[in-house]
Amino acid sequence: MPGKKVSEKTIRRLSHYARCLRKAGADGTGVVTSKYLSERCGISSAAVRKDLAAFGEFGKQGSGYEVSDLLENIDRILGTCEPPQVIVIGAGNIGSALLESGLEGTGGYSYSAIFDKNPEIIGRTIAGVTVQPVDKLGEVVGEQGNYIAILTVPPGEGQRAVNGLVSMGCRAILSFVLEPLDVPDGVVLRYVELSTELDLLSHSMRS
Amino acid sequence: MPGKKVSEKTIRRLSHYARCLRKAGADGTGVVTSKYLSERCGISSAAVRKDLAAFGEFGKQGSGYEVSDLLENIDRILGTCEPPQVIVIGAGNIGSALLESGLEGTGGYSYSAIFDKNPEIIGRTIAGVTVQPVDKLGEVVGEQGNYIAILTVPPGEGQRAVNGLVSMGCRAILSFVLEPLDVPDGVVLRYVELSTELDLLSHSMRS
DNA sequence: GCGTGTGAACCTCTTCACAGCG
DNA sequence: CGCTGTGAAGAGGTTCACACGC
Repeated sequence: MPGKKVSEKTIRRLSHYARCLRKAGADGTGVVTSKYLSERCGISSAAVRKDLAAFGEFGKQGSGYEVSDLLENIDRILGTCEPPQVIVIGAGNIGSALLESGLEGTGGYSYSAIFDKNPEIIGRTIAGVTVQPVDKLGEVVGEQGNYIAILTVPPGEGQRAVNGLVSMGCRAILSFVLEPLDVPDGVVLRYVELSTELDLLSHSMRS
Repeated sequence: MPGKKVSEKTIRRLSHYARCLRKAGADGTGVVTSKYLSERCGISSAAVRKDLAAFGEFGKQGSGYEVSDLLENIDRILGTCEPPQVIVIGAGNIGSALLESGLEGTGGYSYSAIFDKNPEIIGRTIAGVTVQPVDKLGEVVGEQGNYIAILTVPPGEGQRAVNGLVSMGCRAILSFVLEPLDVPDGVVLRYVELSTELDLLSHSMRS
């Protein structure tokens, strides 16, 4: 389904709806309204309806949205019906901690591999996953590129790691590295910038 | 300086400018233009000028912005001229990894304490910082509330931890916990949601 | 009556283009 | 002449309010 022109903000909210729906489903709730979702996600109910209506007519007027049905649709939109594999590049502090923390509570993701270039670390097992050398990347994930790489390499090694990933066909990267990285068109790159989050909090404290 | 009505987006970009300026300063660059910042931060030069002009006239027409001068001003806006302390609540995988990774490359932040409720963990030293019991929070940080708390407690314990922090005067929280949390007015709460980032990447891969 | 889906109004943020200063 | 600062135009997203279907 190409050519959808929905904003990142909408997708971000869909992710929240999905999380909320999984919880509702686990609690035995069968049907929810836009107001239900709006209160739990901190969004106006009109926004919830707009977001959902952008992809089809999922609701039943007068009652609301069937939880399992809506969740299935959102999963299809996000691609989490068959979630991509998640691999970690860099088995340092953060990389190891991510694997040990797991991905419970997410849309079905799980870590399938972790890589490092340090010979002392290669071969260790972290949360049941063996650390592999980075040049084994191709063998492990294949070339279909249907996976997400989380980047947790040391400062200064980000771009080199990205280049390696891209050359192996990777198309989605989440970087914890505090450096601006370049990727070619067709590869999506996002950042988790602790530094910026702290700046935002620091600023808001003096307002 | 109260009552400034600037958007979160602007503040987020200021954080990027600051990082870019620190690097420029370290490289010996004395003056930069809005185009310089725009290229390195992936923003239009007009946006850069608008962002900066919102707080005063920092630039010199015909030449640009003096690096040290501009950085000083941004630091003052963000509050990073005297950065608040950063404490970590929860000495599990992520909390420990954050301390061990440190805060190099940020606007001068550093971790000043880490807390946990598990007696087996209390007393250990992580990156030179001793894990304290959570009820020692008041003694350690005082009651002025001028610090940022990073929340890395296990799922299900988020709200309890937040309540404790708030009751001790904490006014800024960055949560790694995948739960919606409630805070009273006057307390700022932000999330790092790995799950949502993965959803965004997953979605963009199928477009 | 209740709640969705949706055009219209509203608001915010971005981009454009240029005046003005060094 | 170069680059900042800024009104004006444009784009995008949110809220409002109501028609329609259950």
